[in-house]
Amino acid sequence: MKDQCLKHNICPMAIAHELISGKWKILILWYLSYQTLRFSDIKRRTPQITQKMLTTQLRSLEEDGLICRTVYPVIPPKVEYSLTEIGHKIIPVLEALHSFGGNYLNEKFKNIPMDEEKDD
Amino acid sequence: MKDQCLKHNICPMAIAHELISGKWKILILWYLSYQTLRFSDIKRRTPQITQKMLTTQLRSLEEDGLICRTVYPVIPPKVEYSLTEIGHKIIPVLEALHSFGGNYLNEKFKNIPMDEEKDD
DNA sequence: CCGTATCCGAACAGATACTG
DNA sequence: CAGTATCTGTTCGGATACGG
Repeated sequence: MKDQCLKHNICPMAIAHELISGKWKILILWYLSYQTLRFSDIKRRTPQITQKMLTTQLRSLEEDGLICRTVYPVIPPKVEYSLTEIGHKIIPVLEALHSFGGNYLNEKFKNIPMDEEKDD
Repeated sequence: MKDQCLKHNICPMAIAHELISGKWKILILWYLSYQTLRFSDIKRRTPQITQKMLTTQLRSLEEDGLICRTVYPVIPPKVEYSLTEIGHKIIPVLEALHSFGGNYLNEKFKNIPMDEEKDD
């Protein structure tokens, strides 16, 4: 059903936008571009996210075929997330975004002295 | 005030995501990467958007310093939008997104015959 | 032509409690 | 550890009417 929608959405930009437009998706994909991570790993790297939101975003990314979910039947439970083959193809987007974000921060704040150096 | 927020947001990815996460921002930036456009031009290229949404998105992009709004004091009114210098720096992101979107569509639908060839 | 104002429903997202 | 369920507040976005 979702595929039907996508099939009829002719614009690559619209598709791409849909795929990354979740509140935390870009960040999650960015983490996973470096390494496979467990649920709790991702949670730890994303202080603001709630458990519910993380689950939602991961499920959506999985449904879109960007990430892969591996469940190990052990106690306590262990679930790992990694990029799929298609998921890897989004890395250039993430790199461009990261670079742009850095650029933007520099431009915006090059005249503003930082009054706090100690933000971890 | 918004700058204060951005200033304390240490992650380039989070910033970048914020900047492009409006429902139509990526599409608008994509159009403007090719040429300066009038309000009605953008509206025409984006069938689904409402006037209100277009205004909202343009205002937000302007506030973030990505686009420039030029008002010509003529009757009838004429307003043009173009990328700013910082705005131009987002073009690699748009290109990566477009490329990824195309890739994604190919992967997803390579086995599905298209039943309609005549979509403009 | 290029907006603004208002109303309203839908989707999103936080908090909390519970489970295998 | 890795979730689910429920309840609730907030934000988003569509429709419509009006204005310079």
